[in-house]
Amino acid sequence: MPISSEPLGRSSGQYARAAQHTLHTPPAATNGDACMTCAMRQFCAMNPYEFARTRQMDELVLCQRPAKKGEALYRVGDTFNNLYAVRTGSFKKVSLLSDGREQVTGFYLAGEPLGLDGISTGKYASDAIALEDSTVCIMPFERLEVLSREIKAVSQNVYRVLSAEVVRDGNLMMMLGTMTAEERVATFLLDLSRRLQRRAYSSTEFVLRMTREETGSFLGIKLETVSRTLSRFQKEGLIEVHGKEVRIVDLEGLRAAGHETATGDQPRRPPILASECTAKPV
Amino acid sequence: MPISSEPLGRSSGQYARAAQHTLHTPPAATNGDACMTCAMRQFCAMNPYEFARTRQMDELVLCQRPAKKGEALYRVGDTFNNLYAVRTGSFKKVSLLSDGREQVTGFYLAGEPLGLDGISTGKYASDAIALEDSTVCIMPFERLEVLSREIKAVSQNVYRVLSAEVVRDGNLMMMLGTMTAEERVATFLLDLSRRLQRRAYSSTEFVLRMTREETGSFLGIKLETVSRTLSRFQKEGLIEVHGKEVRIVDLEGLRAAGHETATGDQPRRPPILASECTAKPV
DNA sequence: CGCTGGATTGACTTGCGTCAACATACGTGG
DNA sequence: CCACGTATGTTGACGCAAGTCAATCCAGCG
Repeated sequence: MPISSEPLGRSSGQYARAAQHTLHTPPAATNGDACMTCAMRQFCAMNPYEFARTRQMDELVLCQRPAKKGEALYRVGDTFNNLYAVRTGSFKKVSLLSDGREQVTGFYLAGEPLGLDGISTGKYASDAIALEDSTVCIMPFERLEVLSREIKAVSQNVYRVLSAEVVRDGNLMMMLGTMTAEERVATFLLDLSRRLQRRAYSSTEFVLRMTREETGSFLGIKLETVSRTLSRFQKEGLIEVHGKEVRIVDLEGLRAAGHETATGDQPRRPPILASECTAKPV
Repeated sequence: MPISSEPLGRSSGQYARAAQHTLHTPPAATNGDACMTCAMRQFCAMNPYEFARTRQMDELVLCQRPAKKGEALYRVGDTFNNLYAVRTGSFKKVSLLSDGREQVTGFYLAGEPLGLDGISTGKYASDAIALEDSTVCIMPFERLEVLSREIKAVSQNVYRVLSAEVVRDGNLMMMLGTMTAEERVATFLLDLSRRLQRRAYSSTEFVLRMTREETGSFLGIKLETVSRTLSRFQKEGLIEVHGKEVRIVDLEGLRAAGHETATGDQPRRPPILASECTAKPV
């Protein structure tokens, strides 16, 4: 059974069953060197000590799973079984309010961890939806727990990844609580740029995989405001925009707009929005 | 050396040294039954299996520490050594933006965990400041790690507590991203009420330990807006306010204002803002 | 090739911020 | 223990950043 053809169903029951299945009968597509052959291995938050531990990580990454654009990896309330690492592509995390309102509460690029909010109650607290055709590595949490009790580096890394998510969320709250629309958009672009750069992509030219509406939802503003602000930045010569394609022209200017205090005081604290885990020991 | 007289210094160096010190030479004030004698033991997020494990927890809670109103337990950038559990009183978590702006990103009541954001980089990412004269239990993270590799319930609980903080932060982001000022204030009151109730305090009459400014900062609105909204709620007969004292008169009305979809659909998802950890196995 | 979802831009509205005056509570020292 | 001064809280008047509504444009896809 090729994993790659298995649909990502909407129904939580269906998905839960699929996950159970993979736990007990690894399909043929599973390989023993998921991490060794992964282009993202040195950026992967779930991979402690970067290269060194990939053999052990391979015990953990049971199989990979594709997700087509728009498909859900999991939904709010689905039974939590696995953590995921984005292998290729990108995802949005969507949270729901009881009255039906929803908000994008995060974007996740290759190497970043998904599903951390499920550990606490045994149900995922958000939806994870692919922004483009993507693949993820599946890490059954039970295996991760066992491995983490055997190998110190693994437990340290899980703690670190979880804590990094807490820090990241705190920074997002700051953005939502204190910044103007202009600052939010600038910060958003700079954060994306930084995260892409880390993955050896261009930090000045990239494609926004999310719509204006998703961007606005994430930033706590309306899509029209996102659009207007991008247009203004273009008029001011800070960036060039053509639909989803963005080129950063004046990095310093953009930093000023985003209020990263103009020039050079980076090292003081972790970058706003970054969910990076640089995988150094605690 | 009585711990209770040790000042909570501003200097990170000073604090780090103090922490090191307690790690190696437990002072006289340390007792072996911190948890057994704790009034909050059944509500404590750090205490797995509620009562059952308190003996093991007592190995972990090295000593307690008082913090007078306004004092910092730790500051941004301080070396991370310990996790804390609020034992009595309450704290605010304050995050900083590089340009000096700051925001309250959380309030913490008895039984709730502090310092989780320090694990990731080895430095705390926020300040923790006492809102009133308070005490905390100190849990050296190194001990917690050791214990968590020995006892499955401990590691599970640490994972759960970290994940619960991620869920909580996600809910806060939703609030900041989608709610009106009125909804935020109502949600804030309802959340406080719920958390106090859990601790066997009155859920309808309580004291706001934070100022209007701190409340506003937390909610992403200005102190005047907090004040006006509280006054409006009072005029509408939802609450009674006298300075910091609040009495909830019309719970359903307040829920409607906070948009918890009027009547009765609670169990669907964890309460907004709650950082509770009910300590069930994962 | 036309349809549909997404993006842009403009005109108008409004919720909340800002500024300011005043009220009250609190803690601090005489 | 009281008195004063500073913190905090309340309320009003006004302005503006961002939301709303709407028209148009554009691009990708069947």
